[in-house]
Amino acid sequence: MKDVWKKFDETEPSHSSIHHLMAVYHLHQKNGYARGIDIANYLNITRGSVSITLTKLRDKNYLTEDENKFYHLTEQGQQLVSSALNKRHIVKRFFSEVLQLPAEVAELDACKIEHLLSNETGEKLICFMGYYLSEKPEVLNFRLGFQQFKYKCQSVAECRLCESDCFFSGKEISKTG
Amino acid sequence: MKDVWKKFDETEPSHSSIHHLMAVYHLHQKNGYARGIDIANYLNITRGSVSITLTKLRDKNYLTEDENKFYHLTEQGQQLVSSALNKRHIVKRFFSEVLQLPAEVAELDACKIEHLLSNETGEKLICFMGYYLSEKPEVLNFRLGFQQFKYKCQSVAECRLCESDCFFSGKEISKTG
DNA sequence: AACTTTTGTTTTATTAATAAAACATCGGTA
DNA sequence: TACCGATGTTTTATTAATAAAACAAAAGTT
Repeated sequence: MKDVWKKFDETEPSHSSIHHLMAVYHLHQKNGYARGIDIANYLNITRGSVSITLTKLRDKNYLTEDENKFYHLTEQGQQLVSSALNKRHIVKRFFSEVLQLPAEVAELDACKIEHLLSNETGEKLICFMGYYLSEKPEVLNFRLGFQQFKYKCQSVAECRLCESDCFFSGKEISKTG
Repeated sequence: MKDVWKKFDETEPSHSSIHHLMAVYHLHQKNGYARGIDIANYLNITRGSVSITLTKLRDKNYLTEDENKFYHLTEQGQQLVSSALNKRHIVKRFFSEVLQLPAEVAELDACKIEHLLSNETGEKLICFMGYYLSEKPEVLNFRLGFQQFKYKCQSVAECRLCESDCFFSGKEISKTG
């Protein structure tokens, strides 16, 4: 695959745009409406910047503007927001409930990657979490075993999980430490 | 936490820079040296762009330039590369071996998020994979059970795993489909 | 040595996301 | 009604990452 690494910031729409859309969603939930100034305050950027970005998003049919300058997500915009929000949510749960990461790390990491993950990955992760959180006996045993488990990274040569130059080498890693 | 969403492209160094460093690493492995032109070809960008970026990275002490214009990673640069590579590696394995995503999706998603994940998350994921890939009986049972498991997303209201506006709603999701 | 090719650098330009400030408009109130 | 404050828009500027093209230097070839 050519130029995989460039795909990173070629998401359409961009990370920034998605957060503008999520702001609209959030403000509607909270206040029942979303104006430019509200979005600007929420995202902590200027009104001018918001005006420019939202005009583009309007032209691309992610949202509409009514007579009162209130913004509304279109079907298309809402779908993007839902998709990102759901991925963030499930990733965060995986990070905190399976990997046992502190809430802030889980939140931050989930937010950073939410819109980069494919929907396919999101779906599979939901499936996994559905299983992991079930009360099936084999799952309970698995969780119990994991509680006890400590992964001791062997010498660089023997480490099965890292690439060469394993930077965790020598560290003992457990769920909690 | 203020402006979490902005943290996304405030990684230091940037996604692009890290890929320049990874190119140096890769080319050293493959050819034993790394020149500007090689990096440009590898990343599929122009020599001019590489020259500018590498000068900045040199000034920031991520790499050095020798008399022959060959680039070498410093300790600091090597550490960044290792960290990103290890995270990519373990994430990719999680995606393909646990979530059973197709190789290309696993690769692409892993590449997109590699440098955004905290080292802490990388470590915990390694620990999890160390456990998941072990031959412990409770793990084997867990894997077996997961093979069979299908997660059926309930109605929006009942879905335990998505946020409101669950976009997977109604779909049956299994490991393989 | 003169020419050609390869490689590296510099300059000019573009695009996206932003700030800042000027400008425009609208709504209320003195 | 005339002004003030809030909000939205436009203009100008900045930064990072890039391309493209001009330029420079070194290395190889004839």
